[in-house]
Amino acid sequence: MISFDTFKPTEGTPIYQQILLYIKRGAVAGTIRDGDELPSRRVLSALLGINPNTVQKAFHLLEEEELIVSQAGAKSVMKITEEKIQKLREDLLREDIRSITGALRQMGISREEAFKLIDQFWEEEETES
Amino acid sequence: MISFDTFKPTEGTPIYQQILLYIKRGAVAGTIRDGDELPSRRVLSALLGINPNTVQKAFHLLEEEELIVSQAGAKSVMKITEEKIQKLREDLLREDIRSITGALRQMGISREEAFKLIDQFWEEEETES
DNA sequence: CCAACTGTATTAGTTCTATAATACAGTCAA
DNA sequence: TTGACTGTATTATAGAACTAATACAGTTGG
Repeated sequence: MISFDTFKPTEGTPIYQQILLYIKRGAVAGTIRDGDELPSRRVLSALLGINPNTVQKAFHLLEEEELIVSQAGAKSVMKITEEKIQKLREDLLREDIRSITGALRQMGISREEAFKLIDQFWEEEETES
Repeated sequence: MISFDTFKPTEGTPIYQQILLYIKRGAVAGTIRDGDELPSRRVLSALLGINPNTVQKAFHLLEEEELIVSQAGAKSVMKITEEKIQKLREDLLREDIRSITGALRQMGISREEAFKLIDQFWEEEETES
């Protein structure tokens, strides 16, 4: 059963999109594997304190992307191949890295300065967990 | 007159927020300075192909943050001190860096791997401009 | 001066996000 | 078998983001 213990929604972006990202990043990291069961829509919505329809929207999109399989009555299950994981990895990384480099360059930050800042935050987050 | 030549809106985030960020990042970079005139609401909306009210929303927020001054009949003007720029710089960088490090760590990317990826994209964007 | 530009305000309608309340049918374990 | 859980579907409501059309008042340059 996939755990949502480390899922912490942020304001500003749709929750259903954040659920999508959480699953995809977990798959890329290897903490979510092929065959893993997802919590039911009702259970997860109660756990996160959101509406069941919001969870349904996220799961429905996962199904459209063929990352999970669902059938009425049974729990949804992850269905991911190595190939899909590689594609996810490339897509997610490209988008993330492109956005940060764009932002930093717009602010006139040098590459060296950027590395220094990232180093700082990386350690901060390591020590707080 | 502040130029919006390098402004390219992205799908997924509100346009008025992107205008806000564009101005703030320009101020941090030093390409937008105290006293600089902004294009009028009507002119900018026509230039970007969006509704005047959307531009008005962005400018209104800039006014609330006391980064610009406006008076009926005259063009809006940047009003930023060194102190405000420093605060902007810290706030924007913190948010940007935190989001990227969070995303990469969720995907199990190492710091070294992250640096390598950023290096790649940095050069890509330099060569394309 | 005055016409053309400026900022500001209001009202209306569409799409998207999220909530809310149900309802129905399939699965599965006791 | 059967009852509790599953996925799925429908309808309604509310707020935010964005578009659209319009109006009014202040400024500024020719």
